[in-house]
Order: sequence, then structure tokens, then C-alpha cells
Amino acid sequence: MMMEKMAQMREAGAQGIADQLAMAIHEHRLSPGAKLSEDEVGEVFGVSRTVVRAALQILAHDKLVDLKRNRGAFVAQPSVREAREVFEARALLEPRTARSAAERITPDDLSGLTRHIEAEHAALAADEPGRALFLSGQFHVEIARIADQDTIAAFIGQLVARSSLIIALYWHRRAALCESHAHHALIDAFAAGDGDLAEELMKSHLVDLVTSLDLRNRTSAPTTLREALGQ
Amino acid sequence: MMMEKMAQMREAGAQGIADQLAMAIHEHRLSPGAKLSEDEVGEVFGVSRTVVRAALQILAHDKLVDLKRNRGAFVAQPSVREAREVFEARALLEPRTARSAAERITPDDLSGLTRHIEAEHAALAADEPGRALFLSGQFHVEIARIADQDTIAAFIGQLVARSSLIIALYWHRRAALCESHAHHALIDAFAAGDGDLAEELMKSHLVDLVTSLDLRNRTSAPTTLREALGQ
DNA sequence: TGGCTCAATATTGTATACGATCTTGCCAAC
DNA sequence: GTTGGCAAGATCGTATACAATATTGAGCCA
Repeated sequence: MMMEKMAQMREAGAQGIADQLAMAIHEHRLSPGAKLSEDEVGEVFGVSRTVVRAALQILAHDKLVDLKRNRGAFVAQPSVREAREVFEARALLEPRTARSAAERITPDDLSGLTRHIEAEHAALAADEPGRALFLSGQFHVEIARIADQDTIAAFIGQLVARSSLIIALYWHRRAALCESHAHHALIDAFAAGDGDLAEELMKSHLVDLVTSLDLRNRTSAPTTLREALGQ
Repeated sequence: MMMEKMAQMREAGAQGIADQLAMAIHEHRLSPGAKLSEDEVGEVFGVSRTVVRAALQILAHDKLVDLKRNRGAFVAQPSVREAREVFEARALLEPRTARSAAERITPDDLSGLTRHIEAEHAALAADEPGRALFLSGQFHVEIARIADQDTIAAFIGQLVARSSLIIALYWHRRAALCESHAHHALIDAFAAGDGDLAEELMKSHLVDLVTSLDLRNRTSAPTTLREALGQ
């Protein structure tokens, strides 16, 4: 595991560093509000601030970090409003994409998805809930890839990553197993080539996700007193 | 007009430069395949390569420019496949967003949209078809803003900009007036608060847009012989 | 004359240096 | 004791310098 990380570090470059930071955020190893100092990140990855800044800009564009002028980069803290918007966008994109995937899925894709879920279970068994969450998100991206829609897949990838931040901030109900069940049901629909069912399952899966959050309008006051203890 | 440009230049910074380049691309003043040399752009805007690189990265992330390692930045040349994907994504996002907009539009929003269309007509009358195309695209973004969905609006903004590149490459039929008519019809639906109609109109408007393109699968060979005269 | 190698040039990739801005802690004044 | 300002430190924003890579043209050989 340590060696794996070292190898990833060598493949660096701005995009590589951004990918690793994004994964750390996605796996909840970096919490919302955490400061990402340019010097510190540069030291960790063994590069200069120039490339670190490029990486942070990439993450800022994906709304995973907030870039505050002359103050630095911080892991983003999506507002309640932003959280609703993210899931609204997912509700528009993912159900119809799941239908397309069901209509054109191949046996290879299907076994790939199955392996994906198995990896997710393994992560849970290994007591790595962050990694399980990441894999659970990638499941959604994979569906878009199967639907042969790279552009939509890119959007969903960004929305899924932001969803991970939203979950870190607003998670309420325990529903890890529920997630897994929904994904299994989707795979069954894919295997049956049932587009209608896949679309409907994805739709309700996303509704379940939102329902598992606590998006009551508090956390809007905190802005006044400097992130309200967030940072 | 010259003064306006100078003023925009002063508000620069990486995002400002990216915005201006994006608008130039959107207005077809920069053609697909055009090279954006760091030194040249830096000289034009009076900044160093550092900030130019940041601007180009922003545009690359929006898929408006291609960043080729050790070769430079070029205005993107979307493939036929990418073109189809962009309009597929728009078809998922925009009709339902238009419905939401119709359901919550205010009189101020409505007059704003009307002024928007008038500006588009004025640009056409002034023989600035590029600017008219840009305004026509912003109309779609404005609808998402009226629907109170900033996240979706950002996606649509990116897709609209890429659509402008696609139009530059694959435009076939003259349909400038047709566009205008579709937007007028949408405004009427908004004024009537008719969500069903707005959704349906947007759906067919997007279909019309795709239909006006020539997306037959040629232009995949050109890749071989270096942009095939594109650059 | 045609093709190949290699050097010269140009452009990007990265690091470092310097200036600007913000934070923070201290001290004085009320 | 609290508040205000000021100075020292830290961090970011930008410019510049140098290294790496790709392109181009000339010269050489077949």
C-alpha cells in the first residue's frame, strides 16, 4: 500500500498530484475546510510551487477546493444550496444515462461492474470506508462510460466527487448497505437489458441518497463568523 | 469598442484573460486549431507567461483548447463523436431546466430575456454574426440561471461554448433566423408559465440545432496528417 | 537528386526570486 | 482590562531564469 502510493507519486505532474489530492478528498482523508498549503503540498510531492498551483487550480475548477486570494487553498465546504444543486444535476444526468447503459452493455462491462462492487465490499471488510465510498462513486462514473458518453461521464465524475464532500458534511443516516443493495439491483437491470428499470432504479437511488442527508437550512449563518469553526 | 477591450484587459488576471479568450473563441474570432502561444498571449495582455499558463489551463479544462505537451495550446477541434456527446448532454440538461425556469420565472427575468434577444438582433443587424452567436448561447445559460441552478448553469455554459466550436467546424445549413424564432417561442412559453411547453420547445430546439450540423463520420482521418490543414 | 543526421532555434516545463497581501502578536493608550 | 494600531512573520501572486523537448534547416553522403 505504501509502495503503491510511492509509485503514484512518481507518475506525478500537475494532473497526477490533482488526482491524488482528489482521491484523498473523495476518500475522506482530507476533510472539508482543510488547508492545502502550497509549500507543504510541494514538499510532500517533491515539486515546486509552480506545479502545485497548477494542481490546485484543477481542483478549484472542479469545485473540490476553494482558492482564496492571498490566503491559500482549502478543501471546499459545499453549502446546502450547492448540495441540492449537485443532486439536482445528477438527477438530470444519471437516470437517462443508466438507461442508455442498459441498452448497450456488453458481458465484459457487466463483469467489470461486478468486480467493481466486489472491490467495494472488500474495502468495507478491510475497514476502509473511505475507499468503499470512493469505489461506490466510481460505480456511477463507470455506468456513464458504459453508456459510451465520455462528456457526461466527466460531468458525473465531478458531481460524484463533490457529492463525497457533501456526504462528509451532511451525512445523517447510516445507509452503507442500502447503497450496496441499490447498486446490485442496478446490475440486475443491466444484465436483463431493462432500460426502463435501470432508469427508474437510478432515479430512486439518487433520491435515497439525498434523503440520507440532512440539508436543513442551518449552516448558512456560519458564514458570518469565519466559516463558523469550519476552518 | 476599442476602449471596451482596453477596459476588459485591465480587469485581467488569469480568469479575466481566460474569459476574453473564451469569448473570442465563442464569437468565432479564433478558429479551431489556432495556436495560442504563451509569449504572444502574454504580450497582448501585458502579463508574464505564468498567468497566461493559468488562463490556458482554465480553457483546457473547459475543453476549449487542447494542451499538447511541449508543443503549446491550440483552440480545440471537437471530433464528431465529441460533438454528438455535447448535444447529448445538453439534451439531458436543458429541457428539464427550461421547465423549471418557466415555473419560477419573474417579470424581471422575462424582460431580461427579451433584452437579451434584442441585443442578439442588434448584433445581427450590425453585421457581427459572431457576437450574435455568443449572445444566442448565453440565452441558454440565462435560462439555467433563472431556474436558480448555478451548478447546471455552469455545465450548460461550458457545453454552449463547446457547441460554438462545433458549429464552427460542422455548420451546414443556414438557420440564423430559425434560431431566433425558437428563442422567441421559448420566451412566450416562459411568459405563459407553461413548463410542459417550455420543456418540449427546448427539446426540439436542440434537435434542430443538431440537425443543422453535418456530423457524418469523415474528419476522423485528418488526425493522421497533422490536424489535416486545420492548423 | 534524394534521404539522413545533426546542430541551431524556438517553445514549453519547472524552479526560484522578489514583491504584495494577509495574519498575528505585541505594546501602548484609553 | 480592553481596544487600537503597528510591526514582524508567513503565505500567496507574479515575473524571470534556466532546463528539457520539439521543430526546422543545413550539410553530408549515397
